[in-house]
Amino acid sequence: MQLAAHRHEPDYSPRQNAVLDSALRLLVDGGEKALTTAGVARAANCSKESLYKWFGDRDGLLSAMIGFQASKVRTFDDDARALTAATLHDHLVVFARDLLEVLSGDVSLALNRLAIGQASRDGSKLGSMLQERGRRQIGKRAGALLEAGRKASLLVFDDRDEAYDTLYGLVVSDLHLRMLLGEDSARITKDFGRRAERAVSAFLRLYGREKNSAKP
Amino acid sequence: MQLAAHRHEPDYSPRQNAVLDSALRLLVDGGEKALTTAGVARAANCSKESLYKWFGDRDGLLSAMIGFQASKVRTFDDDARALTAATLHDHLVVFARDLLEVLSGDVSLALNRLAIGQASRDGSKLGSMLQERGRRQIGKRAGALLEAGRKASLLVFDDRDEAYDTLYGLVVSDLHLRMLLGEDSARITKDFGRRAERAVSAFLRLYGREKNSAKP
DNA sequence: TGCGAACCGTACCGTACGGTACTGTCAATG
DNA sequence: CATTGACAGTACCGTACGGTACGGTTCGCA
Repeated sequence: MQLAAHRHEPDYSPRQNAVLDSALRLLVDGGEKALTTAGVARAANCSKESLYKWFGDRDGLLSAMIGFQASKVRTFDDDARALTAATLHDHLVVFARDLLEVLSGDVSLALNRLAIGQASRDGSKLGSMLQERGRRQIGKRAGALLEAGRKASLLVFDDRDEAYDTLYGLVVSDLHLRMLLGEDSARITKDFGRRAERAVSAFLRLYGREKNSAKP
Repeated sequence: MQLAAHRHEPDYSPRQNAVLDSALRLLVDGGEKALTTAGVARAANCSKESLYKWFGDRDGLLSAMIGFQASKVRTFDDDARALTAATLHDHLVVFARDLLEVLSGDVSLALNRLAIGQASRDGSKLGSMLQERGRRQIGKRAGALLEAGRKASLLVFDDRDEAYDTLYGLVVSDLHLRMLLGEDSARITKDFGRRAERAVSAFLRLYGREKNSAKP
């Protein structure tokens, strides 16, 4: 019995985590089509029977994979004390870069494709899982940052979610979708740094308390 | 031999268009899993043999479906002559609303899910097709509008694509992805009008030639 | 009237996948 | 040593799907 009491999501044994890791790798470089139960068993050197004992059925395996991956990408809280205009700007840029890095990651893209593929069927809480574990988590980090900025009288907004939505749109735009559609990642040029700067600059022009309207 | 000479995409007979229509309907309310060749044949009252004769194989059918749908959503050019600050604002809002409407459409969502699902496999030009036929087309409309705004000294920007990217992000943010993931559309509340207003207001504050910085 | 093309409906084939059952092996426990 | 449980490996089953083949029907046309 572990310390984390309020966790109703089941945690898995090291062996099972290794299996989930193999499954993720298989998904990443083979797509959903390659993610067969036999394939996972072969890649992980385990038996199909064990897979079904541990995860119930294929959907259970998929859920476990999402949960496992989410548990690895725990968003760290960058403490935002002693916030000045400059440090707020820097924190926001770091956040934007992190966001872009996460969204463009192999595993993230593969899991999003998987969840979207399952979204049409009934039930299939994969989408909401990804939503909850992914955007919600990273959104909390951004929310805290924005709130700190408001507390320090560096940002002005009424609705925090609205402000975050704007920030997200400025940073990501349709880049995520284009990557999900398989656009040649060479064209995404990966200059996330410049993109993050641009987005944060625009965001501060919208929500910043004047005077930080730097020319592009 | 039709008049449109420079079109290398094959057009299909009325009968075949009807079949594609049935296939789209089947896809919309059943997901990719329901889109089997037998299912399409049954829904369209045609034989599988005809399907294969007309479209080659399953992938050919999918491509044809995307092309067919794209041909129906031809983006109209709203003429942007005599542009004032007010009319530019209105044109932009209309554009934003149209964009949200298109992206949230049943068929659009289903096709995007389909293309994303296929994006992992090799080749599978579905993603780029959707990209080319969808965003590129509607992007041309926006680009023309932005260019007109600049010509009329109502907008200020160097890179038109960059400005469009900003506008797109402000309007859509991650709404598209959330819908693709199957988020309960009740939560999307569908107040596209308000969202469009907000986004355009922010966009004009960023790229407008001052004086139109209306308070929220 | 006869002929051929297009096409529907259906049967058929090979294969691949999800899920189950069985056998053998290893390790811990007493 | 005997027992028990966890697990790998594999064979197996039912089903569903992509793709093909074939008989029967309609329609245009000479």
